[in-house]
Amino acid sequence: MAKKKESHELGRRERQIMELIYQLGEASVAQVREAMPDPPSYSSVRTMIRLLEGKGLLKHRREGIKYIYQATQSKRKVSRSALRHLMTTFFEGSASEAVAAIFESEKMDSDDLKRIEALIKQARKEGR
Amino acid sequence: MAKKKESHELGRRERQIMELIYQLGEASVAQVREAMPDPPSYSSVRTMIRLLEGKGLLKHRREGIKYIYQATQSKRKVSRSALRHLMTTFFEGSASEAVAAIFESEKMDSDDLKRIEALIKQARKEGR
DNA sequence: CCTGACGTGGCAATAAATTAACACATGTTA
DNA sequence: TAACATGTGTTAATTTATTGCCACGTCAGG
Repeated sequence: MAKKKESHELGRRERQIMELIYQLGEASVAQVREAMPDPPSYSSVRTMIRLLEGKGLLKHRREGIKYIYQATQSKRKVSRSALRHLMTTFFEGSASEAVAAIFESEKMDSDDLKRIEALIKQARKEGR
Repeated sequence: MAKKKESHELGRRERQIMELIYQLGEASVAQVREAMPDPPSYSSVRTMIRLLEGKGLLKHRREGIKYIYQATQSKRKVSRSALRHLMTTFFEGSASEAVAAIFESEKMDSDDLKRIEALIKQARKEGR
């Protein structure tokens, strides 16, 4: 059994690219580059992406002339892990504290509120 | 006016240290090192911390013989920013989607649920 | 006051991330 | 099909992050 060296071993750019690909769902090198705030050369972006593929974080399929990349780990799984990490870091692991923070800084419309109400109802049902 | 090179320009270790300090509130070099999963030498941790101080992200006060470090930016501010970034990356910017994700993977006790209910009530009041 | 434990500061070496140049492949179109 | 735009693969150079050594400062106890 070796060490678990995955998600947290990324550099600045690597992380940026991974986040963009999660955000976009899937993307070509050009799309990733366009989405970057301060893009380096096309060549650099490509190297970085292939490096990430080498680390097993991305995979690609061919589409016509180009490659379309997407993450190997599901957005669901990664987002849950990121959320928990954030809760640990800033909210002492408290979920409701995190939710309160979201309420504080984000606008919620009526549908949002209804949806969350439903979540509470369901949690109560499951909880007993 | 130069560029805005702040929060996102951190390396792996730098980020790790910043997160630990946010988590701990404040800490000495030794405390930070102890909290690290795979700590390098004391000396390395110190160099890193001093570097972060040089970047303006940390400040210290003296306590007896040692320095106690804390972040210069408030936990509140940074956590809100991190939350928003996470929502953008994984939840298409949707706050309720993020809340739903939290419900899905975190246990909520009765107090948590009550608290969130109160938040909803308040949001409704403010919203109209 | 002197010694040991614990700190800090500055500096140098190493490791890793980031950048980009060059050569070749593929598809498009006049 | 020749010329061009757009992609990829390989490799090397550069920059940045990370690590740790060594010298010196501070404080408590004998």
